[in-house]
Amino acid sequence: MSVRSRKERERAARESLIVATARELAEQQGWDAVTTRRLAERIEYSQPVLYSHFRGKREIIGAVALEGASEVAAAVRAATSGVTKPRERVAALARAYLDFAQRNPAVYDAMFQLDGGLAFADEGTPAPLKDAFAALLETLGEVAGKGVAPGLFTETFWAALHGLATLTRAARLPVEDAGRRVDLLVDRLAEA
Amino acid sequence: MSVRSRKERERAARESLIVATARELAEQQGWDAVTTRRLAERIEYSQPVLYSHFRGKREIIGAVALEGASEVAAAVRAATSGVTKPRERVAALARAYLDFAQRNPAVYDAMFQLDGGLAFADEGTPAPLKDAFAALLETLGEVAGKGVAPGLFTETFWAALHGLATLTRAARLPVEDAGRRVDLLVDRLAEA
DNA sequence: GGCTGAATTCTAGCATCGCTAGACAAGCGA
DNA sequence: TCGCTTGTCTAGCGATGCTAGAATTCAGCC
Repeated sequence: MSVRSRKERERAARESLIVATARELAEQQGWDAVTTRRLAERIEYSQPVLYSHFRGKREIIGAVALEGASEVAAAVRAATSGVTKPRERVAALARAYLDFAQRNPAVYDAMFQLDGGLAFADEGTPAPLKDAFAALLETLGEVAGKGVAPGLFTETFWAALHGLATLTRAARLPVEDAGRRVDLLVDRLAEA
Repeated sequence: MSVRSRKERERAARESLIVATARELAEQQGWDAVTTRRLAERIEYSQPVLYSHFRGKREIIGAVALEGASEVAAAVRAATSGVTKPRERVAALARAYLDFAQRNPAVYDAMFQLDGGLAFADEGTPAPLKDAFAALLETLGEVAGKGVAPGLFTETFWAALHGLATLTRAARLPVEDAGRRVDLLVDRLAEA
């Protein structure tokens, strides 16, 4: 019995190692550099071991994405927890969200840019994703304004943040005015 | 002299064929299906011919992206041209933009999701991209509101639209409320 | 302690990818 | 018609994701 549980622990540890290594490699050299061979080499196992944990590369990306979703939720809650004024809470949320995207570009890519095989806005959506949305909703729902459903408002605000995050990071927008764009978004969208 | 110009015409025609075929294939089966082999087969030439027109697959994607940028600019201008009231112009612009993204997902991917090797927000930005931004600016600059630079406002609004476009298309947002989200964005962001 | 069978891991290889070198053919000017 | 440039193709390289089957390891039992 204890042999079995020890093996299970070791397997779980190795699975975490795979995900952490993939993430690290992606942050260091980009997702293109995360090949199954390189990943296998870094964890000091052969390639097929990866496939005993995940169906394929997609699922590994998906695992990184889920990790990221949990962290986004935590970051957003941490940033807003001490703040009471609704508008300031929104501003803090926006900054925390964009900060996360900028500091963890590979993770953010795993969540939105790449195909991690995850279901969104669907009954099959994994818990971490639902919780990340819930974390946004907790603050953004307060400033939806009358006649606007909190969920709908959150979706829209989130989309705007996502647009800023991706376009800024891909150098599609000049980087120097990033702060001003966030201010504009918060000022206009939030009603409180 | 005329032989030379005939050859140049034929070369240009073949280059257009490559770009059009890549786009068509991408819209039909996704960009993953656009391999150099399949593309070569469809244009009825061998692979190396592609490389006599483009440095590589990236540049082909980039060419599709530039085509898309011109079309976005045209679509936005067409949608706003007859409308005089600033706020209605903005609403028409938003709908036209999102409509384009939804109807041409592969082209939209080429512009923003994939690496087409294009420079943005930079002195080396190709003319079609600058013009697409200009088309947005023509309408959005009118409703920036006081104290907000038209360029900055356009960037922010564009980012919000881009967020809606990508999240909606990737099924990250429930599709049925798409219209309401656009209305919300236009109502709150535009000042006129 | 040594054997056995199952679980685990590895070696080797497949098909496909983007891309390119060098052989080959086509078509021009003389 | 010949020679030469220009254009095109065949064949192949290294790398990718993924997998079948061989090899190894290791727990459990006599």
